[in-house]
Amino acid sequence: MIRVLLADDENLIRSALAALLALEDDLEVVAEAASATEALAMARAHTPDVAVLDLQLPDRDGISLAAELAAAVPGCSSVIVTGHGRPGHLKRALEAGVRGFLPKTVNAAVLSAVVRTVHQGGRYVDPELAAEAISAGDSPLTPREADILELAAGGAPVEEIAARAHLSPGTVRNHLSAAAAKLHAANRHAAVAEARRHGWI
Amino acid sequence: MIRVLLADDENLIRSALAALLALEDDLEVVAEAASATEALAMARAHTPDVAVLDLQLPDRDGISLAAELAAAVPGCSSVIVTGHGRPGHLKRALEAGVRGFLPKTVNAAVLSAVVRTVHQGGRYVDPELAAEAISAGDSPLTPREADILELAAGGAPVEEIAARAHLSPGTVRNHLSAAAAKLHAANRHAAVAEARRHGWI
DNA sequence: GCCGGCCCATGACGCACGTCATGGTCGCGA
DNA sequence: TCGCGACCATGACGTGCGTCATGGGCCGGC
Repeated sequence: MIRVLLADDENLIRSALAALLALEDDLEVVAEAASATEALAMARAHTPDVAVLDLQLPDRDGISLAAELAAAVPGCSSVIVTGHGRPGHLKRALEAGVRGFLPKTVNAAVLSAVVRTVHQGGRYVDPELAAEAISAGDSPLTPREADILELAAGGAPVEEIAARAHLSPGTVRNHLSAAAAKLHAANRHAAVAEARRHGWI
Repeated sequence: MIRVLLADDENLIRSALAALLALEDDLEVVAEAASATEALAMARAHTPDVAVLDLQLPDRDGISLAAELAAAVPGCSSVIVTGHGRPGHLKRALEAGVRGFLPKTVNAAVLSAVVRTVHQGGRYVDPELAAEAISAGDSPLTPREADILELAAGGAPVEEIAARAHLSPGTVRNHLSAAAAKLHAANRHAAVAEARRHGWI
């Protein structure tokens, strides 16, 4: 019997997935969580074999949660499910030690199959997403550029970004300009959109 | 027995919801669709009593689909489910004749209850969303301002927006400036974010 | 008929921003 | 050790953008 932890902020989806997994007689949903912190507490209490995590939780990124969860519960493998998967997310997820990564567009039978696969030590990534990730390649942005671009995402003026990053406004402009050039964007706002599209921020 | 049509582009979610609804013995999922066109064809073929539609389908808006579906299959009531519901969406949905509107964060038991309610001629909207919609009120933007703001969403420069809207750059700036002022935003990018947050674009 | 709101346009002003050149400090690999 | 690239900063230049004033054409309500 494989013991599964489910984490998704959308109650409807979470319990629907639980119902789906419960149909399989070798799977057992031992815990459900609606947030990352809740998921961590649940995992410590129930020590599940496999954790099925949504990419976007209300309080934290599903990927960083997976990393922390692996440290907290060593025997537990993580699978990420996501609505619209970006290549960059897949890359970051694999670096964080995630064993399975699949979009919600996949067939229902795939999920339980993936849970079994990762429990046996295997890995699974959606083939289409993998192809995209390989063709898309790495982020051309330096870490700092990605940081600044992240701060610029809300449409904040340079002055505010500089304050929040403890930088001079001129430096912020330089980073932004460099990032926009690398992404072939006309301005930083288009650069933000482009970086998001690839999952680089 | 209430006959239900399910439309959601995410296979995993759709079949999980189907499994959930199948647990109720007075509900029967007679058709599933992954796109709006597919949903229309399915509805014509199976004449369901209730249609459960995702807000965002790949080929069309779930709301406009509901409107067309009501015309094509008169006896069919529509329920919209959505990940993150914005007040504006709710308003537009009700105007389109949608009978139920709920976010995916609701409890699982609610969905089947809502299906029964709308089948009996009742209505249901998520209380929290309704409260937001009432407090948020109507969009302060004129139709043209909303158009221009929509075009500005990608971070395009004013020149390009003007070309795409067949306007002079100055007029575009005026519209954007007015929109930003109405939304209490510092610039048009923040205005876009704000308008999106309310579902006004 | 007149007033008011929306739509479109023009022009001017000033600030924010994008771009470039330059220079300094680190850390890393050849 | 030297070279290279990331990171931070400063300053200057030109332009894109936000803002305001102004005015004309169009419709709908008082």
